[in-house]
Amino acid sequence: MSLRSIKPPHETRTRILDAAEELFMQHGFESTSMRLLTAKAGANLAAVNYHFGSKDALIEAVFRRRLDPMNAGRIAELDRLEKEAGGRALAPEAIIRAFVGASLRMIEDSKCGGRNFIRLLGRTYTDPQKHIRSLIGQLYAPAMARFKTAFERALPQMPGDELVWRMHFMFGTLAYTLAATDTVQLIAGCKPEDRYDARLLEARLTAFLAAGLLAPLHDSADVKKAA
Amino acid sequence: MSLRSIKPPHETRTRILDAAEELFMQHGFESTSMRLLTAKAGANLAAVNYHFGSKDALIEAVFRRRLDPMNAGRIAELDRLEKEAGGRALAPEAIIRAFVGASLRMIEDSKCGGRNFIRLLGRTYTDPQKHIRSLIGQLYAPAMARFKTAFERALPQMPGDELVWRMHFMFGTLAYTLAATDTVQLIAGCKPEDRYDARLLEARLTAFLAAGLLAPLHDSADVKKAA
DNA sequence: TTAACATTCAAACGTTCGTTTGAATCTGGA
DNA sequence: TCCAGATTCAAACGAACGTTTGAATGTTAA
Repeated sequence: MSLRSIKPPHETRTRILDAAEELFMQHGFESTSMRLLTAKAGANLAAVNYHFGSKDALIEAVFRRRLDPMNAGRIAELDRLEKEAGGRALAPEAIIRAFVGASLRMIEDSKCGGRNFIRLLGRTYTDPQKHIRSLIGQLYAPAMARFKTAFERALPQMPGDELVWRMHFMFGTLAYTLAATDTVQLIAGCKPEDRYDARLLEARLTAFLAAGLLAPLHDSADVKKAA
Repeated sequence: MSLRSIKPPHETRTRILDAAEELFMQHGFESTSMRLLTAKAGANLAAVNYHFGSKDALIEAVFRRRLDPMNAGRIAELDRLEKEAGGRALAPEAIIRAFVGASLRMIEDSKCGGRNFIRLLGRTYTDPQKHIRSLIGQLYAPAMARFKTAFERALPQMPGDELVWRMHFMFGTLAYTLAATDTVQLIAGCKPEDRYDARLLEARLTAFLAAGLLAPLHDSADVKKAA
Protein backbone atom coordinates (compact mmCIF):
# COMPACT_ATOMS: atom_id res chain seq x y z
CA MET A 1 0.00 0.00 0.00
CA SER A 2 1.65 3.19 -1.15
CA LEU A 3 1.64 6.46 0.71
CA ARG A 4 -0.57 8.06 -1.94
CA SER A 5 -3.41 5.71 -1.20
CA ILE A 6 -3.78 6.71 2.43
CA LYS A 7 -7.34 7.92 2.31
CA PRO A 8 -8.26 10.95 4.37
CA PRO A 9 -11.21 10.23 6.63
CA HIS A 10 -14.59 11.51 5.45
CA GLU A 11 -13.32 12.25 2.00
CA THR A 12 -16.72 11.85 0.35
CA ARG A 13 -18.34 13.82 3.15
CA THR A 14 -16.09 16.76 2.33
CA ARG A 15 -16.63 16.48 -1.41
CA ILE A 16 -20.36 16.49 -0.81
CA LEU A 17 -20.15 19.55 1.42
CA ASP A 18 -18.10 21.40 -1.19
CA ALA A 19 -20.48 20.53 -3.99
CA ALA A 20 -23.48 21.46 -1.84
CA GLU A 21 -21.97 24.82 -0.98
CA GLU A 22 -21.51 25.71 -4.61
CA LEU A 23 -24.82 24.37 -5.90
CA PHE A 24 -26.89 25.79 -3.05
CA MET A 25 -25.38 29.16 -3.87
CA GLN A 26 -26.04 28.82 -7.59
CA HIS A 27 -29.54 27.39 -7.51
CA GLY A 28 -30.85 27.52 -3.94
CA PHE A 29 -31.72 24.62 -1.68
CA GLU A 30 -34.81 23.33 -3.37
CA SER A 31 -33.62 23.64 -6.94
CA THR A 32 -30.52 21.62 -6.12
CA SER A 33 -31.43 17.97 -6.55
CA MET A 34 -29.60 15.18 -4.83
CA ARG A 35 -28.87 13.69 -8.20
CA LEU A 36 -27.10 16.79 -9.49
CA LEU A 37 -25.35 17.29 -6.17
CA THR A 38 -23.98 13.77 -5.82
CA ALA A 39 -22.96 13.74 -9.47
CA LYS A 40 -20.92 16.91 -8.96
CA ALA A 41 -19.37 15.45 -5.83
CA GLY A 42 -18.51 12.25 -7.68
CA ALA A 43 -20.53 10.22 -5.22
CA ASN A 44 -23.43 7.85 -5.39
CA LEU A 45 -26.97 9.15 -5.11
CA ALA A 46 -27.42 7.42 -1.75
CA ALA A 47 -24.28 8.94 -0.28
CA VAL A 48 -25.96 12.03 1.15
CA ASN A 49 -28.49 10.00 3.08
CA TYR A 50 -25.78 7.65 4.24
CA HIS A 51 -23.40 10.34 5.49
CA PHE A 52 -25.81 13.03 6.65
CA GLY A 53 -29.18 11.36 7.04
CA SER A 54 -31.23 13.69 4.87
CA LYS A 55 -31.05 16.71 2.63
CA ASP A 56 -32.06 19.00 5.50
CA ALA A 57 -29.29 17.61 7.68
CA LEU A 58 -26.85 18.28 4.84
CA ILE A 59 -27.97 21.90 4.68
CA GLU A 60 -27.36 22.23 8.39
CA ALA A 61 -23.92 20.67 8.07
CA VAL A 62 -22.98 23.09 5.29
CA PHE A 63 -23.62 26.02 7.60
CA ARG A 64 -22.09 24.52 10.73
CA ARG A 65 -18.84 23.72 8.97
CA ARG A 66 -17.99 27.36 8.29
CA LEU A 67 -20.17 29.48 10.54
CA ASP A 68 -18.93 28.09 13.85
CA PRO A 69 -15.24 28.78 13.17
CA MET A 70 -16.07 32.14 11.61
CA ASN A 71 -17.95 33.37 14.67
CA ALA A 72 -15.37 31.90 17.02
CA GLY A 73 -12.79 33.95 15.11
CA ARG A 74 -14.89 37.07 15.51
CA ILE A 75 -15.11 36.60 19.27
CA ALA A 76 -11.40 35.87 19.53
CA GLU A 77 -10.62 39.03 17.57
CA LEU A 78 -12.80 41.05 19.90
CA ASP A 79 -11.10 39.52 22.94
CA ARG A 80 -7.73 40.41 21.44
CA LEU A 81 -8.75 44.03 20.81
CA GLU A 82 -10.10 44.47 24.33
CA LYS A 83 -7.00 42.96 25.88
CA GLU A 84 -4.84 45.22 23.73
CA ALA A 85 -6.84 48.26 24.82
CA GLY A 86 -6.39 47.48 28.50
CA GLY A 87 -9.24 49.14 30.31
CA ARG A 88 -9.96 51.76 27.65
CA ALA A 89 -13.16 51.66 25.61
CA LEU A 90 -12.91 50.37 22.07
CA ALA A 91 -13.67 52.60 19.12
CA PRO A 92 -17.01 51.58 17.59
CA GLU A 93 -15.33 51.38 14.22
CA ALA A 94 -12.86 48.81 15.53
CA ILE A 95 -15.72 46.62 16.73
CA ILE A 96 -17.40 46.89 13.35
CA ARG A 97 -14.20 45.98 11.61
CA ALA A 98 -13.82 42.89 13.78
CA PHE A 99 -17.24 41.72 12.66
CA VAL A 100 -17.12 42.70 9.00
CA GLY A 101 -13.54 41.58 8.49
CA ALA A 102 -14.33 37.93 9.16
CA SER A 103 -16.79 37.85 6.27
CA LEU A 104 -14.64 39.74 3.83
CA ARG A 105 -11.55 37.73 4.58
CA MET A 106 -13.48 34.64 3.61
CA ILE A 107 -14.42 36.19 0.28
CA GLU A 108 -10.80 36.87 -0.48
CA ASP A 109 -9.70 33.36 0.40
CA SER A 110 -9.86 31.86 -3.05
CA LYS A 111 -8.54 28.41 -2.33
CA CYS A 112 -11.24 27.49 0.14
CA GLY A 113 -14.69 27.88 -1.34
CA GLY A 114 -15.52 30.56 1.15
CA ARG A 115 -16.82 32.99 -1.42
CA ASN A 116 -19.65 30.67 -2.34
CA PHE A 117 -20.47 30.19 1.29
CA ILE A 118 -20.58 33.88 2.08
CA ARG A 119 -22.99 34.59 -0.74
CA LEU A 120 -25.12 31.65 0.29
CA LEU A 121 -25.09 32.79 3.90
CA GLY A 122 -26.03 36.34 3.04
CA ARG A 123 -29.14 35.17 1.28
CA THR A 124 -30.17 32.62 3.89
CA TYR A 125 -30.95 35.16 6.62
CA THR A 126 -34.15 35.80 4.71
CA ASP A 127 -34.89 32.22 3.71
CA PRO A 128 -38.60 31.40 3.58
CA GLN A 129 -38.21 28.34 5.78
CA LYS A 130 -38.39 29.23 9.44
CA HIS A 131 -36.31 26.31 10.67
CA ILE A 132 -33.45 27.40 8.44
CA ARG A 133 -33.60 30.99 9.67
CA SER A 134 -33.65 29.81 13.27
CA LEU A 135 -30.68 27.55 12.64
CA ILE A 136 -28.71 30.53 11.39
CA GLY A 137 -29.91 32.56 14.35
CA GLN A 138 -28.83 29.88 16.76
CA LEU A 139 -25.37 29.66 15.20
CA TYR A 140 -24.99 33.44 15.41
CA ALA A 141 -26.37 33.88 18.92
CA PRO A 142 -23.12 33.73 20.94
CA ALA A 143 -21.24 36.14 18.68
CA MET A 144 -24.24 38.45 18.54
CA ALA A 145 -24.48 38.66 22.34
CA ARG A 146 -20.76 39.24 22.63
CA PHE A 147 -20.76 42.08 20.09
CA LYS A 148 -23.82 43.63 21.64
CA THR A 149 -22.14 44.05 25.02
CA ALA A 150 -19.04 45.38 23.26
CA PHE A 151 -21.14 48.05 21.54
CA GLU A 152 -22.92 48.85 24.81
CA ARG A 153 -19.57 49.45 26.44
CA ALA A 154 -18.37 51.61 23.56
CA LEU A 155 -21.60 53.62 23.35
CA PRO A 156 -22.88 53.93 26.93
CA GLN A 157 -25.08 56.89 26.04
CA MET A 158 -27.13 55.04 23.41
CA PRO A 159 -30.59 53.75 24.40
CA GLY A 160 -30.93 49.97 24.33
CA ASP A 161 -33.60 49.64 21.69
CA GLU A 162 -31.84 52.13 19.47
CA LEU A 163 -28.69 50.04 19.57
CA VAL A 164 -30.64 46.91 18.73
CA TRP A 165 -32.03 48.52 15.62
CA ARG A 166 -28.76 49.98 14.50
CA MET A 167 -27.08 46.61 14.88
CA HIS A 168 -29.93 45.17 12.87
CA PHE A 169 -29.33 47.71 10.12
CA MET A 170 -25.60 47.05 10.13
CA PHE A 171 -26.09 43.31 10.00
CA GLY A 172 -28.52 43.74 7.14
CA THR A 173 -26.22 45.94 5.12
CA LEU A 174 -23.45 43.40 5.45
CA ALA A 175 -25.72 40.48 4.58
CA TYR A 176 -27.13 42.15 1.49
CA THR A 177 -23.77 43.42 0.29
CA LEU A 178 -22.36 39.91 0.44
CA ALA A 179 -25.37 38.16 -1.06
CA ALA A 180 -26.18 40.58 -3.84
CA THR A 181 -22.80 40.73 -5.47
CA ASP A 182 -24.29 41.52 -8.83
CA THR A 183 -26.92 44.13 -8.03
CA VAL A 184 -24.39 46.93 -7.80
CA GLN A 185 -24.69 47.25 -11.53
CA LEU A 186 -28.36 47.88 -10.96
CA ILE A 187 -27.27 51.24 -9.64
CA ALA A 188 -24.03 51.65 -11.52
CA GLY A 189 -25.79 50.89 -14.79
CA CYS A 190 -22.79 48.91 -15.98
CA LYS A 191 -20.78 45.81 -15.25
CA PRO A 192 -18.61 46.05 -12.17
CA GLU A 193 -14.91 45.69 -12.88
CA ASP A 194 -12.81 44.86 -9.87
CA ARG A 195 -15.54 46.12 -7.65
CA TYR A 196 -15.21 43.27 -5.24
CA ASP A 197 -11.69 43.99 -4.13
CA ALA A 198 -12.31 42.89 -0.58
CA ARG A 199 -9.97 45.40 1.02
CA LEU A 200 -11.53 48.39 -0.67
CA LEU A 201 -14.98 47.04 0.03
CA GLU A 202 -14.12 46.65 3.70
CA ALA A 203 -13.03 50.28 3.92
CA ARG A 204 -16.19 51.51 2.20
CA LEU A 205 -18.50 49.31 4.19
CA THR A 206 -16.90 50.12 7.52
CA ALA A 207 -17.08 53.84 6.87
CA PHE A 208 -20.77 53.55 5.97
CA LEU A 209 -21.66 51.38 8.95
CA ALA A 210 -19.70 53.43 11.48
CA ALA A 211 -21.41 56.62 10.36
CA GLY A 212 -24.81 54.96 10.55
CA LEU A 213 -24.16 53.55 13.98
CA LEU A 214 -23.09 56.95 15.28
CA ALA A 215 -25.89 58.88 13.60
CA PRO A 216 -27.45 61.63 15.71
CA LEU A 217 -30.36 60.29 17.71
CA HIS A 218 -33.64 61.15 16.04
CA ASP A 219 -36.17 62.82 18.28
CA SER A 220 -38.57 59.97 18.88
CA ALA A 221 -40.94 62.38 20.60
CA ASP A 222 -41.51 64.03 17.24
CA VAL A 223 -42.46 60.73 15.74
CA LYS A 224 -44.88 59.94 18.52
CA LYS A 225 -46.42 63.37 18.36
CA ALA A 226 -46.95 63.12 14.63
CA ALA A 227 -48.60 59.71 14.98
CA MET B 1 -79.74 40.33 -12.20
CA SER B 2 -79.06 42.21 -8.96
CA LEU B 3 -76.41 44.86 -8.55
CA ARG B 4 -74.42 42.59 -6.23
CA SER B 5 -73.88 40.04 -8.92
CA ILE B 6 -72.05 42.38 -11.27
CA LYS B 7 -68.81 40.51 -11.54
CA PRO B 8 -65.63 42.55 -11.60
CA PRO B 9 -63.42 41.62 -14.52
CA HIS B 10 -60.50 39.32 -13.79
CA GLU B 11 -61.84 38.39 -10.40
CA THR B 12 -60.07 35.03 -10.30
CA ARG B 13 -56.92 36.62 -11.64
CA THR B 14 -56.85 38.94 -8.67
CA ARG B 15 -57.64 36.21 -6.17
CA ILE B 16 -54.77 34.17 -7.58
CA LEU B 17 -52.38 37.11 -7.36
CA ASP B 18 -53.36 37.72 -3.75
CA ALA B 19 -52.96 34.09 -2.79
CA ALA B 20 -49.63 33.91 -4.61
CA GLU B 21 -48.34 36.99 -2.83
CA GLU B 22 -49.07 35.50 0.56
CA LEU B 23 -47.88 31.97 -0.16
CA PHE B 24 -44.71 33.06 -1.98
CA MET B 25 -43.88 35.11 1.07
CA GLN B 26 -44.61 32.28 3.50
CA HIS B 27 -42.95 29.41 1.64
CA GLY B 28 -40.99 30.79 -1.29
CA PHE B 29 -41.61 30.24 -4.98
CA GLU B 30 -40.66 26.62 -5.30
CA SER B 31 -42.27 25.36 -2.12
CA THR B 32 -45.57 26.89 -3.15
CA SER B 33 -47.36 24.32 -5.27
CA MET B 34 -50.01 25.24 -7.77
CA ARG B 35 -52.39 22.94 -5.94
CA LEU B 36 -52.02 24.77 -2.65
CA LEU B 37 -52.09 28.13 -4.39
CA THR B 38 -55.23 27.55 -6.43
CA ALA B 39 -56.95 25.99 -3.43
CA LYS B 40 -56.26 29.10 -1.36
CA ALA B 41 -57.49 31.29 -4.19
CA GLY B 42 -60.65 29.23 -4.50
CA ALA B 43 -59.83 28.45 -8.11
CA ASN B 44 -59.29 25.38 -10.18
CA LEU B 45 -55.82 23.89 -10.53
CA ALA B 46 -55.73 24.80 -14.20
CA ALA B 47 -56.62 28.43 -13.56
CA VAL B 48 -53.05 29.68 -13.23
CA ASN B 49 -52.02 28.26 -16.57
CA TYR B 50 -55.18 29.60 -18.16
CA HIS B 51 -54.85 33.16 -16.84
CA PHE B 52 -51.08 33.58 -16.71
CA GLY B 53 -49.61 30.85 -18.90
CA SER B 54 -47.20 29.34 -16.41
CA LYS B 55 -45.98 29.54 -12.84
CA ASP B 56 -43.04 31.72 -13.86
CA ALA B 57 -45.36 34.16 -15.61
CA LEU B 58 -47.45 34.31 -12.44
CA ILE B 59 -44.36 35.20 -10.41
CA GLU B 60 -43.62 38.00 -12.84
CA ALA B 61 -47.19 39.26 -12.65
CA VAL B 62 -47.05 39.33 -8.85
CA PHE B 63 -44.10 41.71 -8.98
CA ARG B 64 -45.35 43.86 -11.82
CA ARG B 65 -48.67 44.50 -10.14
CA ARG B 66 -47.15 46.36 -7.21
CA LEU B 67 -43.63 47.34 -8.17
CA ASP B 68 -44.55 49.48 -11.16
CA PRO B 69 -46.97 51.75 -9.25
CA MET B 70 -44.62 51.87 -6.27
CA ASN B 71 -41.68 53.11 -8.29
CA ALA B 72 -43.86 55.49 -10.26
CA GLY B 73 -44.94 56.93 -6.91
CA ARG B 74 -41.32 57.33 -5.87
CA ILE B 75 -40.47 59.25 -9.00
CA ALA B 76 -43.56 61.42 -8.66
CA GLU B 77 -42.65 62.22 -5.07
CA LEU B 78 -39.17 63.22 -6.15
CA ASP B 79 -40.58 65.43 -8.90
CA ARG B 80 -42.84 67.06 -6.35
CA LEU B 81 -39.98 67.74 -3.96
CA GLU B 82 -37.79 69.25 -6.66
CA LYS B 83 -40.59 71.46 -7.93
CA GLU B 84 -41.28 72.58 -4.37
CA ALA B 85 -37.62 73.42 -3.85
CA GLY B 86 -37.47 75.59 -6.94
CA GLY B 87 -33.88 75.65 -8.06
CA ARG B 88 -32.39 74.85 -4.64
CA ALA B 89 -30.68 71.52 -4.04
CA LEU B 90 -32.61 68.89 -2.11
CA ALA B 91 -31.42 67.66 1.26
CA PRO B 92 -30.05 64.11 0.90
CA GLU B 93 -32.28 63.02 3.75
CA ALA B 94 -35.36 64.18 1.83
CA ILE B 95 -34.34 62.05 -1.15
CA ILE B 96 -33.85 59.05 1.10
CA ARG B 97 -37.22 59.59 2.68
CA ALA B 98 -38.88 59.68 -0.72
CA PHE B 99 -37.43 56.28 -1.51
CA VAL B 100 -37.86 54.60 1.85
CA GLY B 101 -41.29 56.02 2.50
CA ALA B 102 -42.86 54.20 -0.43
CA SER B 103 -41.89 50.84 1.02
CA LEU B 104 -42.90 51.62 4.58
CA ARG B 105 -46.22 53.10 3.60
CA MET B 106 -47.05 49.82 1.92
CA ILE B 107 -46.26 47.92 5.11
CA GLU B 108 -48.65 50.10 7.05
CA ASP B 109 -51.44 49.69 4.52
CA SER B 110 -53.21 46.78 6.16
CA LYS B 111 -56.18 46.43 3.85
CA CYS B 112 -54.13 45.80 0.77
CA GLY B 113 -51.79 42.87 1.23
CA GLY B 114 -48.80 45.11 0.75
CA ARG B 115 -47.02 43.86 3.82
CA ASN B 116 -46.67 40.41 2.35
CA PHE B 117 -45.41 41.86 -0.88
CA ILE B 118 -42.77 44.02 0.73
CA ARG B 119 -41.32 41.11 2.66
CA LEU B 120 -41.38 38.99 -0.47
CA LEU B 121 -39.72 41.73 -2.47
CA GLY B 122 -37.00 42.30 0.10
CA ARG B 123 -35.95 38.70 -0.13
CA THR B 124 -36.14 38.41 -3.90
CA TYR B 125 -33.25 40.80 -4.60
CA THR B 126 -31.02 37.89 -3.61
CA ASP B 127 -33.03 35.13 -5.25
CA PRO B 128 -30.90 32.30 -6.62
CA GLN B 129 -32.55 32.43 -10.04
CA LYS B 130 -30.89 34.97 -12.27
CA HIS B 131 -33.93 35.66 -14.43
CA ILE B 132 -35.90 36.63 -11.34
CA ARG B 133 -33.19 38.99 -10.13
CA SER B 134 -32.95 40.59 -13.53
CA LEU B 135 -36.71 41.04 -13.67
CA ILE B 136 -36.57 42.94 -10.41
CA GLY B 137 -33.62 44.92 -11.69
CA GLN B 138 -35.48 45.82 -14.85
CA LEU B 139 -38.52 46.97 -12.90
CA TYR B 140 -36.35 49.12 -10.65
CA ALA B 141 -34.14 50.61 -13.37
CA PRO B 142 -36.06 53.83 -14.12
CA ALA B 143 -36.47 54.77 -10.45
CA MET B 144 -32.89 53.89 -9.73
CA ALA B 145 -31.57 56.14 -12.49
CA ARG B 146 -33.82 58.95 -11.37
CA PHE B 147 -32.67 58.76 -7.77
CA LYS B 148 -29.06 58.49 -8.77
CA THR B 149 -29.13 61.82 -10.59
CA ALA B 150 -31.00 63.34 -7.65
CA PHE B 151 -28.24 62.23 -5.29
CA GLU B 152 -25.58 63.47 -7.71
CA ARG B 153 -27.19 66.88 -7.68
CA ALA B 154 -27.46 66.90 -3.90
CA LEU B 155 -23.90 65.68 -3.38
CA PRO B 156 -21.83 67.20 -6.19
CA GLN B 157 -18.59 66.66 -4.29
CA MET B 158 -18.96 62.88 -3.99
CA PRO B 159 -17.00 60.68 -6.43
CA GLY B 160 -19.18 58.63 -8.75
CA ASP B 161 -18.14 55.15 -7.71
CA GLU B 162 -18.42 56.10 -4.07
CA LEU B 163 -22.01 57.18 -4.58
CA VAL B 164 -22.80 53.93 -6.37
CA TRP B 165 -21.58 51.91 -3.44
CA ARG B 166 -23.34 54.00 -0.85
CA MET B 167 -26.60 53.71 -2.76
CA HIS B 168 -25.97 49.98 -2.90
CA PHE B 169 -25.51 49.89 0.87
CA MET B 170 -28.65 51.95 1.45
CA PHE B 171 -30.69 49.80 -0.87
CA GLY B 172 -29.43 46.70 0.89
CA THR B 173 -30.22 47.98 4.34
CA LEU B 174 -33.75 48.74 3.28
CA ALA B 175 -34.18 45.38 1.55
CA TYR B 176 -32.92 43.40 4.50
CA THR B 177 -34.87 45.39 7.05
CA LEU B 178 -38.08 44.73 5.16
CA ALA B 179 -37.40 41.07 4.45
CA ALA B 180 -36.01 39.99 7.78
CA THR B 181 -38.81 41.22 9.97
CA ASP B 182 -38.11 38.60 12.59
CA THR B 183 -34.34 38.65 12.89
CA VAL B 184 -34.31 41.72 15.08
CA GLN B 185 -34.87 39.38 18.00
CA LEU B 186 -31.65 37.73 16.94
CA ILE B 187 -29.96 40.80 18.33
CA ALA B 188 -32.54 41.90 20.84
CA GLY B 189 -32.63 38.42 22.35
CA CYS B 190 -36.37 38.70 22.83
CA LYS B 191 -39.60 38.95 20.90
CA PRO B 192 -40.20 42.34 19.37
CA GLU B 193 -43.32 44.07 20.65
CA ASP B 194 -44.58 46.86 18.44
CA ARG B 195 -41.21 47.05 16.80
CA TYR B 196 -42.66 47.39 13.37
CA ASP B 197 -44.45 50.64 13.91
CA ALA B 198 -43.74 51.88 10.42
CA ARG B 199 -43.44 55.52 11.38
CA LEU B 200 -40.84 54.93 14.07
CA LEU B 201 -39.00 52.53 11.80
CA GLU B 202 -38.92 55.12 9.03
CA ALA B 203 -37.35 57.67 11.38
CA ARG B 204 -34.73 55.20 12.58
CA LEU B 205 -33.92 53.90 9.14
CA THR B 206 -33.69 57.34 7.56
CA ALA B 207 -31.37 58.58 10.29
CA PHE B 208 -29.12 55.57 9.81
CA LEU B 209 -29.05 55.79 6.03
CA ALA B 210 -28.51 59.55 5.91
CA ALA B 211 -25.55 59.28 8.24
CA GLY B 212 -24.08 56.45 6.20
CA LEU B 213 -24.55 58.31 2.93
CA LEU B 214 -22.82 61.39 4.33
CA ALA B 215 -20.00 59.49 6.02
CA PRO B 216 -16.58 61.10 5.71
CA LEU B 217 -14.79 59.85 2.63
CA HIS B 218 -12.30 57.15 3.51
CA ASP B 219 -8.80 57.69 2.21
CA SER B 220 -8.72 55.18 -0.61
CA ALA B 221 -5.00 55.88 -1.02
CA ASP B 222 -4.45 54.25 2.37
CA VAL B 223 -6.23 51.15 1.23
CA LYS B 224 -4.24 50.94 -1.96
CA LYS B 225 -0.98 51.50 -0.12
CA ALA B 226 -1.77 48.74 2.36
CA ALA B 227 -2.63 46.31 -0.41
C1' DT C 1 -7.50 -16.04 6.12
C1' DT C 2 -11.36 -14.61 8.34
C1' DA C 3 -14.86 -12.02 10.42
C1' DA C 4 -16.85 -7.46 11.44
C1' DC C 5 -17.60 -3.15 9.96
C1' DA C 6 -17.79 0.92 6.76
C1' DT C 7 -18.80 2.49 2.42
C1' DT C 8 -20.48 2.34 -2.31
C1' DC C 9 -23.59 0.92 -5.74
C1' DA C 10 -27.70 0.20 -9.11
C1' DA C 11 -32.38 -0.11 -8.80
C1' DA C 12 -36.63 0.78 -7.29
C1' DC C 13 -40.21 3.07 -4.13
C1' DG C 14 -44.05 6.15 -3.49
C1' DT C 15 -45.06 10.97 -3.80
C1' DT C 16 -45.50 15.39 -5.66
C1' DC C 17 -44.68 18.57 -9.15
C1' DG C 18 -46.22 21.87 -13.35
C1' DT C 19 -48.77 21.31 -17.22
C1' DT C 20 -52.23 19.63 -20.62
C1' DT C 21 -56.59 17.99 -22.22
C1' DG C 22 -61.33 17.96 -23.63
C1' DA C 23 -65.69 18.32 -21.95
C1' DA C 24 -68.90 21.18 -19.09
C1' DT C 25 -70.57 25.58 -17.73
C1' DC C 26 -71.15 30.44 -17.81
C1' DT C 27 -71.72 35.02 -20.24
C1' DG C 28 -73.26 38.60 -23.34
C1' DG C 29 -74.80 40.18 -27.84
C1' DA C 30 -77.43 38.96 -32.33
C1' DT D 1 -83.49 31.62 -28.38
C1' DC D 2 -79.23 30.53 -29.91
C1' DC D 3 -74.48 30.70 -30.60
C1' DA D 4 -69.51 32.14 -30.08
C1' DG D 5 -66.30 33.10 -26.86
C1' DA D 6 -64.60 33.07 -22.12
C1' DT D 7 -64.00 30.53 -18.12
C1' DT D 8 -64.13 26.51 -15.03
C1' DC D 9 -63.73 21.78 -14.12
C1' DA D 10 -62.15 16.78 -13.10
C1' DA D 11 -58.87 13.85 -14.73
C1' DA D 12 -54.78 12.46 -16.39
C1' DC D 13 -49.82 13.13 -18.19
C1' DG D 14 -44.83 12.37 -17.88
C1' DA D 15 -41.05 13.93 -15.31
C1' DA D 16 -38.45 14.76 -11.31
C1' DC D 17 -38.10 14.59 -6.52
C1' DG D 18 -36.01 12.61 -1.69
C1' DT D 19 -35.49 8.39 0.23
C1' DT D 20 -34.95 3.28 0.94
C1' DT D 21 -33.22 -1.23 -0.01
C1' DG D 22 -30.20 -5.13 -0.22
C1' DA D 23 -26.42 -6.73 -2.47
C1' DA D 24 -21.54 -5.73 -3.67
C1' DT D 25 -17.20 -3.91 -2.54
C1' DG D 26 -13.54 -1.94 0.33
C1' DT D 27 -11.15 -1.62 4.78
C1' DT D 28 -9.26 -2.97 9.26
C1' DA D 29 -7.68 -5.78 12.99
C1' DA D 30 -7.22 -10.31 15.00
